[in-house]
Amino acid sequence: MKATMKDVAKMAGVGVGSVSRVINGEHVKETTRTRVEEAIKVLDYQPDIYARGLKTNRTNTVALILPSVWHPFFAEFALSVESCLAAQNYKMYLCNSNGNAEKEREYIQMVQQNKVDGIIGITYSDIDQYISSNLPFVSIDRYFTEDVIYVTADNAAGGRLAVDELLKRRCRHLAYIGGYQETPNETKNRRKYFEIECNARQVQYDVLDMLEPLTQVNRHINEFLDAHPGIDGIFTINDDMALTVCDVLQQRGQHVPDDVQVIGFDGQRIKEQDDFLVSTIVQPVALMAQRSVDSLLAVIAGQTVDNRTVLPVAFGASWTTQPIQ
Amino acid sequence: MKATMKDVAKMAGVGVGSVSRVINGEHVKETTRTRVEEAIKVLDYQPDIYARGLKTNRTNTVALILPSVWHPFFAEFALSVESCLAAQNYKMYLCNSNGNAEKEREYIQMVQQNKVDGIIGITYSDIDQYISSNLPFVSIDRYFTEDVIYVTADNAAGGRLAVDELLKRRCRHLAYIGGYQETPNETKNRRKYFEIECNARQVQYDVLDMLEPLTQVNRHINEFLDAHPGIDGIFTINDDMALTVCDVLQQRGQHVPDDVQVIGFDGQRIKEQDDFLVSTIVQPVALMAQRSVDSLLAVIAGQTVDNRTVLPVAFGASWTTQPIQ
DNA sequence: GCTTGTTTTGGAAACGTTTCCGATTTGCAA
DNA sequence: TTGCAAATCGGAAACGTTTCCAAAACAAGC
Repeated sequence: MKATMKDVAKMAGVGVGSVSRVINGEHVKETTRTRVEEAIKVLDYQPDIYARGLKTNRTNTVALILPSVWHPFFAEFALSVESCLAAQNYKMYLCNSNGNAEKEREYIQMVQQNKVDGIIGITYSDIDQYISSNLPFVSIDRYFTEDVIYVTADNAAGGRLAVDELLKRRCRHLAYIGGYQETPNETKNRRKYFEIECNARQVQYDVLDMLEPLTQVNRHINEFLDAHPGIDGIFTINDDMALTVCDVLQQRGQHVPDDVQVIGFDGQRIKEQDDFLVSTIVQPVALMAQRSVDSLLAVIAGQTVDNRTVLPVAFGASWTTQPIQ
Repeated sequence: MKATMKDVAKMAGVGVGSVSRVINGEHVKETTRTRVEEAIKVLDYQPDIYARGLKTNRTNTVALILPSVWHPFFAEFALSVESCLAAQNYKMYLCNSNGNAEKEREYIQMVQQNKVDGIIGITYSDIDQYISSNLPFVSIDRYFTEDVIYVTADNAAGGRLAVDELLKRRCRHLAYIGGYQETPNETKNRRKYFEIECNARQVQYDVLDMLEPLTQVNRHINEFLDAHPGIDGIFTINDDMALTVCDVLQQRGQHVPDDVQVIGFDGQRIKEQDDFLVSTIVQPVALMAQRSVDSLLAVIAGQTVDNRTVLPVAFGASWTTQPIQ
């Protein structure tokens, strides 16, 4: 039989109010505190979160809404966020919407009814009205309005960096290959600033941007490469796509990186013992998670927060076994 | 101002008991039901989960305890489990323990105090006493006792399959390369049945099994390969390790698969458009997730359940860009 | 010892449900 | 129409906290 606050109060010979005060770290007389703490230990008392939530409407719980199951960036981000939250004594509901607007709506409703204290969301569908739901909300990689806090990597710099690196490697004819969602989000800057930088540097480039969900990617890439035979430097929306592109190139008998340079985006799961082999623009996942959590908790605590956090990316290497040189 | 049950009752002109009955799908007179449903819609009433949890001690919430942040298998498993749970109207707390026994304990305590209805755990530390915590528990890849339900892939078959495949490819001198935790778990069968099968087939083999956490893996692998120069077929504990092994081989000037065959384990993130390149033993992640959830919910519902679920693995291919042939 | 002001405390009320029991309504046979 | 059993319902009590207010305890100055 689980001990309740009343039990503790009785055993310690105090009122339930005092027990509550001790638990919540409020000021009580030293002797009361020790008596109560003693009783708590003896009875192995643990506060009932549900009773507390009912009374206070605060739950120390945050919901993380993700669009998709398969992208390693999301998985790593999720686990990072969880760690940050746990460190602050928060729990995390994981909600993956499969990029489905309906499911996102359901989750937001579910999550309201469950009285989470806030939401962190990577949302690719159109839920503007919901995020104005009055719950503290931090958006990842997507700008909504000025009052919606968002955290993102510096995708623009990433795009420029990619061009810079490809030119350093003496590429003459660049390409961007990606997939996109209709919903606006920061990842579009990868392409946008790739283009801007190409124009600024006056280098020839072409773009293949496929609408998600992707189908027949290999065929599209092949056709694209057929149509633009001179391409010798490719920047892709993410590492997954970089891999796919490498595969296609290989099938076509072109060698990476002797014939063509490929740079991805994300920089997942770099392990120290690996030898880095495919180039990528590295997103600081852990840092993004940390900042998202910090911002959210600050808002929850009623503080005001920078509503825009842009974290630096870096040129690096990813986890495939395809050699750079 | 959120509508409460009393509001609904008043508006519908019924007692709160009837509202409760409608919400919980119990039988009420048709006219009452429609009146109540009408009021619920008008007031946009949503039950307060915390009040309900306080009263009933059921929360429709499950905790998933994972050991680690970096392993792609766990990430994919986590997201799969979430999907299965969501389909049954359950929420999921994600808890990642970083393989730290202390954190696992904390989570279990946290999770009890939060009245989850059950736990699914991939636990690599020694928490036997806690899992007997009286909460419904499903263990993944690890056997505790006869009464603890567990779900696992057929690691034994995987080990045999690997040998079989390597022999088919005319390897003469096999090796197993892996990392292990001291805690017992089913993944050890990968090595065990590899060895058994090797013995049965009377083929020469060697084993490199490193204690986790891994350090200087590359050096160890190199030394191992130096010590056993004839190895021409390698089975690894998982795909990560397979990649590492491939890297090392490449550095040593040995070509996969012309000189050496490598087979991993897990089969993560296979994408249809990929051309499969490194061999692996594929675990049915989604199925494991589904079965875990099914078992757990069955136990929660008070049904009896097979306490052992072993799911088939298959020979397949994984996601790297290293060509098989 | 009394007064006054400050800490500290006890415990009732409230949060929004579910559950249970007694009361009311309904349906139907006589 | 009446009577009775079955169906349905209303609403109080309870779940375990927090919060608030009045009361008690204490301290200090006279």
